[in-house]
Amino acid sequence: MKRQTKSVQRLIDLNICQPSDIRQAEVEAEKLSTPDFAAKLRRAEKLAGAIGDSNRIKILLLLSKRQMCVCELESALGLPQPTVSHHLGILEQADLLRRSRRGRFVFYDVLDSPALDLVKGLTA
Amino acid sequence: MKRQTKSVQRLIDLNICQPSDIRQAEVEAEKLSTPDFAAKLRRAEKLAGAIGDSNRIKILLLLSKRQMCVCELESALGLPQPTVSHHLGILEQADLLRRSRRGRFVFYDVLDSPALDLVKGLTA
DNA sequence: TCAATATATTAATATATGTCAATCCATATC
DNA sequence: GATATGGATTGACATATATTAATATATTGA
Repeated sequence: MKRQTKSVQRLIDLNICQPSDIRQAEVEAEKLSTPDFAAKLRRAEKLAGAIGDSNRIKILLLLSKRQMCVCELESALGLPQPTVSHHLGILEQADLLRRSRRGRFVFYDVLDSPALDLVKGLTA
Repeated sequence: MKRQTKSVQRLIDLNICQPSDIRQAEVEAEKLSTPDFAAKLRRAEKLAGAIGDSNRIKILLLLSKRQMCVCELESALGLPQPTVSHHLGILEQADLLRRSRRGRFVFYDVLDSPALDLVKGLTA
């Protein structure tokens, strides 16, 4: 908002941008600073972060076939149990999975979501 | 594949899982280890990583209104120029943006992609 | 209640990532 | 060509995150 304005001003002077475009962009940028929007941003970040790890993508794909418990995932992925639990926790916190206990076993299933669709699409 | 099998075996013994389910899961897990699949995984990771930062989400949303140059984004977001360039580079490498030079100015536009749709959906 | 077992949590470590100042590169103008 | 300017790159720093060993918690069964 300070020195940058000089370059932006030149954009206008050179007739590359209309002043109305600049004002419009300022309006849009202000919307992005709303506290209301900040909450959406954090949620989007969390979701994207959740699917931004290859082990978690693998977990999502396995669970999209059928629900599985931790020890099954451990065995299927060849990862130590705490690592699997860690990733499951992140996916659950992003509302991508649901937990259910059955005796000592804890089963996870995927929940439908646009993020899951994206993962499936990217890996199809 | 070693000690975990004991728990998995108990799953079968307790009739919680069918042996065929376990075998099926092994088949699925093997598919996930293919070199071919590894490439898809890396690409998915890169894409998800690209949209997993609030500044980059803001950039995508601004550019989805109209193409802008770096100094405009700098001004709109209130970020220093190297920071903006850094994020633009990541988005471009994930094939979410396209660069075009006009004189000394470099303009970016968004490219259509499922990831952009997800971002828009999550922040709508 | 006690022992066994499936999972979660903690703590330590290494790696990855965002931020930004300083600098370099590319283009335009004089 | 010399200078100015918009943008990319580099390097340093701080924070975040993945991994995993050690430990804690929850459930079952004796």
